[in-house]
Amino acid sequence: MSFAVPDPSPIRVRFAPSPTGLLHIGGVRTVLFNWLLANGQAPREGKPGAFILRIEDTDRNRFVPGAEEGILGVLRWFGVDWDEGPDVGGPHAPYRQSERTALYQAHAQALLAAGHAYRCFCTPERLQRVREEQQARKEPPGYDRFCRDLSPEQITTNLAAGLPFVIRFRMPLEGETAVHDLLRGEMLFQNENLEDLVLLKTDGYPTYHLANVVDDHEMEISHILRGAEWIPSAPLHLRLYDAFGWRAPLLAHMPLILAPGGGKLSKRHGSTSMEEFRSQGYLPEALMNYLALLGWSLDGTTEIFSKQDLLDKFTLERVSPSPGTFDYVKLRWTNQYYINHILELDDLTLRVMPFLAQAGLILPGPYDADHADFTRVRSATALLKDRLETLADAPELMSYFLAPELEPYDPALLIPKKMTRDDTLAALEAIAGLLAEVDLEDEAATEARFRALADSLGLKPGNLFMPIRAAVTGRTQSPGLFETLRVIGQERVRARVKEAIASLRAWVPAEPAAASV
RNA sequence: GCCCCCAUAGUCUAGCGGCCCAGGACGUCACCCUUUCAAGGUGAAGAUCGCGGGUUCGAAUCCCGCUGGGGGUACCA
Repeated sequence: MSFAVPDPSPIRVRFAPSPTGLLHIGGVRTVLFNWLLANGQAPREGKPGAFILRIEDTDRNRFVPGAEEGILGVLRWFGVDWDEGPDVGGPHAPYRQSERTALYQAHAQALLAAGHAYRCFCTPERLQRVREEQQARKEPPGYDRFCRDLSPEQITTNLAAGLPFVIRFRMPLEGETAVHDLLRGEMLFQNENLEDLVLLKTDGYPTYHLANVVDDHEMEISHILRGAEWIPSAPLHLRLYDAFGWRAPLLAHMPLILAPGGGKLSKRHGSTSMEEFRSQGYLPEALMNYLALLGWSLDGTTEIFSKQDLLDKFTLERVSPSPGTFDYVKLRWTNQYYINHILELDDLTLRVMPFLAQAGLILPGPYDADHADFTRVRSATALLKDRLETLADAPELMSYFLAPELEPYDPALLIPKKMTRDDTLAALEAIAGLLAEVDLEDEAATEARFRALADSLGLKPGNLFMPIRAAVTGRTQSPGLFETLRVIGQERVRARVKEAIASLRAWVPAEPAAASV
């Protein structure tokens, strides 16, 4: 008997950040697609999937202490996990390139021995000069292969003199290299345009190119999903695999993410790092949803995807090769949508609390249902979640619910359009009277009493409601008046109305713009 | 300069030869709801499918050229 045997060849993908700073949002999108391929598409196609995290810390000059921890932390927050990595280990440990230098050195030596590489003794100064001369002559800049064919005697002499050297790859001078990209098809490169790239630096550390190829092979990576900025080095890498006699992984270059005006996304346009979006109150779920749709779509119609939806639906084949512009406005909309329609109230309350604590409106954590302010925050959140675009909007929007005292406000806000100060004062006094006998917990009854009061005063309901709203919130915009009163509570409402009356009495209207002759 | 990639409304996209005088979403505008502001509902405007040639009975969809945008061009990744 026989079964339809699924292709058991595992899909092993990796994300390989260098610890030089914060995690760029473009990198996060690449992480997401890698993660979805390994954890969603692969199992659906009957293949084992694995997502590997590897730290590419071979540039000692740009290394930033703590950056690795930051990157791992923000990825966990984002909601992805990895099967192998510097913190969890795995069959191909270590996962930090600075701890694997012997491996790269051995491979560079092997290439040297096989004649696929050579020692280059050129100084940075000479390289610099060559480049300048080439530019002056309007020639394409690039290494002039000065050391490619040094005589054995010359090399011996240089080595004996202790001259520092790098190891360069001996690139074929003619022919062409075809790069097959899963999203773009075949891309052809003329070998004469490929550089003799540096594999091993003077300091003994490998360059990205060497370390990357060696590790992807050693770690049995099956698919490389990386940013499109790597397309030009793909033929270089393929030549390297070839020289080693290895089969190269499949390649898929993710479309670039551009800034609103065009060009690279940079600080000038807004936030660019995951850490910033986090501290600005974006939800990981919303970020994931937005990022997934930047370069990928299921059907062009579905807009909201949970993490599970993405695992169920993502396919690499539907990633578009064309670059996209990062739209901060749509990200805000997505975030707002999750806050208002997706998150459970308790969950949202918990997420908003750290931002409130940071603003000094509530006590610091731990944040759970036992927190002293949980219930109050929950009530306020229920009323305001429909106008929260980010969690960071919460302190400003909720202050009048949570702070005992109102921020100072202009008493003019108390006066509705087409009403005078004296009318308003009279209205507020009537309101104060009514507040003494009304139960704010009963919204419907309260509303009925206030409507009746408006009627007896000959006021449109809106003109009675606005002075209370302003008195109680210090502003002219708020959720529904009666739910707002209920949440603020009997005692504070009465006090604030009393204060409003006092401040309006003391208030001197600004000189009206002289109704000139 | 040279090499390479990309090209549907302001933006993200659906479309993979006829179902498209192009569908969805954000944004914009209008109306509805309404005690304010949101949210929500309904609707509208907005795309000569970058341009020019082909191929085909038929092209947004295939081919070529051009233009535009972007990326690369380090002992950085």
